[in-house]
Amino acid sequence: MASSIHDLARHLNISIGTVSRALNGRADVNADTRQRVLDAAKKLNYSPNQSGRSLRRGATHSIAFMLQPHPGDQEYGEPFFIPFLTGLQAKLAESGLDLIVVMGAPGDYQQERLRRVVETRRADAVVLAWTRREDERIDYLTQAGFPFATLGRSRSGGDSYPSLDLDFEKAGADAVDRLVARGHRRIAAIRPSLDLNFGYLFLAGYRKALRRHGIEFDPELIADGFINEAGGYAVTPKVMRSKDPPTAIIFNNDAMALGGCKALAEAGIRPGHDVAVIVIVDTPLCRYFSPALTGFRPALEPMGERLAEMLLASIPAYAGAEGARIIREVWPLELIARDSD
Amino acid sequence: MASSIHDLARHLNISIGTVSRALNGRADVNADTRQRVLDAAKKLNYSPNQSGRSLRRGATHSIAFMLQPHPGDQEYGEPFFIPFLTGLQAKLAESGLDLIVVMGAPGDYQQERLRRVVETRRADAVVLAWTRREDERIDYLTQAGFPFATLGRSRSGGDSYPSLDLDFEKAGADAVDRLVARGHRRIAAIRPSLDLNFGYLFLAGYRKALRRHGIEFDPELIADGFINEAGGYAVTPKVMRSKDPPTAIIFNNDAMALGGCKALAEAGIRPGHDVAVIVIVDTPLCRYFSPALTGFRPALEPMGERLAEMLLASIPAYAGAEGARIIREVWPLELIARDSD
DNA sequence: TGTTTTTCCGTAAACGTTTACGAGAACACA
DNA sequence: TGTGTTCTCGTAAACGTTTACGGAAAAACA
Repeated sequence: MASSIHDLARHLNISIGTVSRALNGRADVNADTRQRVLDAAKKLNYSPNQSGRSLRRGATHSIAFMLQPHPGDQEYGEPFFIPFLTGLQAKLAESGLDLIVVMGAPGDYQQERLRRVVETRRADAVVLAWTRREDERIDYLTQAGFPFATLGRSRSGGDSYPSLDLDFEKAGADAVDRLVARGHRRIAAIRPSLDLNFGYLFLAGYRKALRRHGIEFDPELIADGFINEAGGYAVTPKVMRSKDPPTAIIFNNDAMALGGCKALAEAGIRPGHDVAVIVIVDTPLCRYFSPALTGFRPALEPMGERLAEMLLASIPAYAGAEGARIIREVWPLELIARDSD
Repeated sequence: MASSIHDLARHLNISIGTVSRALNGRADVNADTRQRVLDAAKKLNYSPNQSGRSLRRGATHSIAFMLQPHPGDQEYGEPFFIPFLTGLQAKLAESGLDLIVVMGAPGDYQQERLRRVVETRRADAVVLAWTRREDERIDYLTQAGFPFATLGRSRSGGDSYPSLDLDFEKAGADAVDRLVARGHRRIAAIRPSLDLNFGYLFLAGYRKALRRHGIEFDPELIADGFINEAGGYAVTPKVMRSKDPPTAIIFNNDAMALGGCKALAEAGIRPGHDVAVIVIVDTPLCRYFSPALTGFRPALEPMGERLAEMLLASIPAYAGAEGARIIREVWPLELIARDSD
């Protein structure tokens, strides 16, 4: 079934060395024999065995993205990643690299799977998401000297790796500014319950903006929940029970906002009318919800492309002539004003 | 950095053959030396090189799931697959197999990437989703003799491969039955625009039930759109423009329903009040929408687990003592009655 | 013609495993 | 003591590549 380089050599009556050189486009092979090899390869449906190639080259030519059901989100996952992965894949493919997505089991936060990928040398580098404030995965990878890049920042690992993040701090502040400008003073914030870094950044921006406007920070207006509909649903009533209830709520993302709006509706509070709603990370869902939710839209596919470039630039073997370098970027979030605030 | 079996052998002053046998739990190695090897492996942080192992064994011990942004759905993807993949991963891990998710570029419907996986022998088997009525991927894989299983049925390839599907036909009929019982006679159906097999099954059940109730099929009440919010939004007005507009709409899935409800709301039609809504494939989103959408919930994680079992059972090398066999199953969809109908 | 350079290709080793084969040592049994 | 069996391990080949090395033939040059 599978034809090897030996089959080609036998078929053409030349040595396997020549076949390999012809296939790899090396200079020291006659143009005529190269063509014959190429033709034979097509005819015999040859394609190189990945294991053999990786073994010899010491590189797999593939990059791993660690995907896992988020804790507290066992049931359904984030559609967030698909466009990001599309961009990542496209850019990596340009360099002849494959993207593989490694599924982790829910719960272990990928440590086990990550070790497996690294130790069995299944990929040349990995891409991490859901970065935490202090991230043990980053510590592990830096300590192991394994190349990686992150979608999101972390305090772990210093500046030793490429990272691409969104400016959640500014988005949090912008959301507050916008709401204050519209007359709100009691503004709640619904965050992810885990120590995910963007939850911190979002809140930091929120607090900074409040201070700027001379509004006192009220812990009663902050609540943490799982990053999904159930989380928003469970947690929103808490902030509404405040002695002086909020007139506006900033949700971390669309799913939490959806759950939160459901809770509001059940309490007879109309989102967009009785209470303003803004979401930080918006997806197309926000646009089609009623009321359409004002939010900050990330450019996910370009981010995937960019992170691929940044990752490759950081790896000596893949970096071009100018040599390896670490790039870290923070991208703006674009406000899309709709009907909910 | 990476320690090999040779390092272990040198360290323990024994041969690499013995080390390998000890590591692989073969019988012909002294219990004492095995223990020493195991200890040394832990101490030197040894783990087998995947490429070397695959090359020698002729198997990668990993299964590939082909994931790709759905055509017309470039922007955001289906959260649908995450719980399925979780189940798949968990079950495969029990057999020591890795699950890798191969990202395809949008558009090429995976043919290119699939070939790549198969021809470079990157995985021992693949799992396909989004099965079409006639599916060239299935034709390719059967013709290539490559092991695979599908989430969803197809007319391609006969019964030669394991498949697990949901009973969309029955769900379509059940939806009609339920709506008719509630007094509806003008029932619209919003389908995916592509020739995805479940779109056909859903419509087949719909038509069968209509016939059973003596309701004439009206093509004006059928519309096809992309499987996302934009698709539902774009297409729902079409059926509402019918001379005799529907009093109920069955949507293929939650995202389409969301878009559709938006379109209805903009036209001053209240979903759940003025027009009944049912969705075929429901996710948690349905529960938190207002009105909460009645829908049919698939058991995605168990399906993932089951398909892993079925795939393994079909591959001689992985099937147990009873030998390889092809299993095909169709699972029921459970109706979750909520507020929208 | 003789020397040097260039072009092209074959040989063989190496990457890290697994495993068939065989052999030495220990043991059992007569 | 001789024969047979069982344990345990080393040797070496193999999986499919890539590539350093060297050499033969052809080309270029003096």
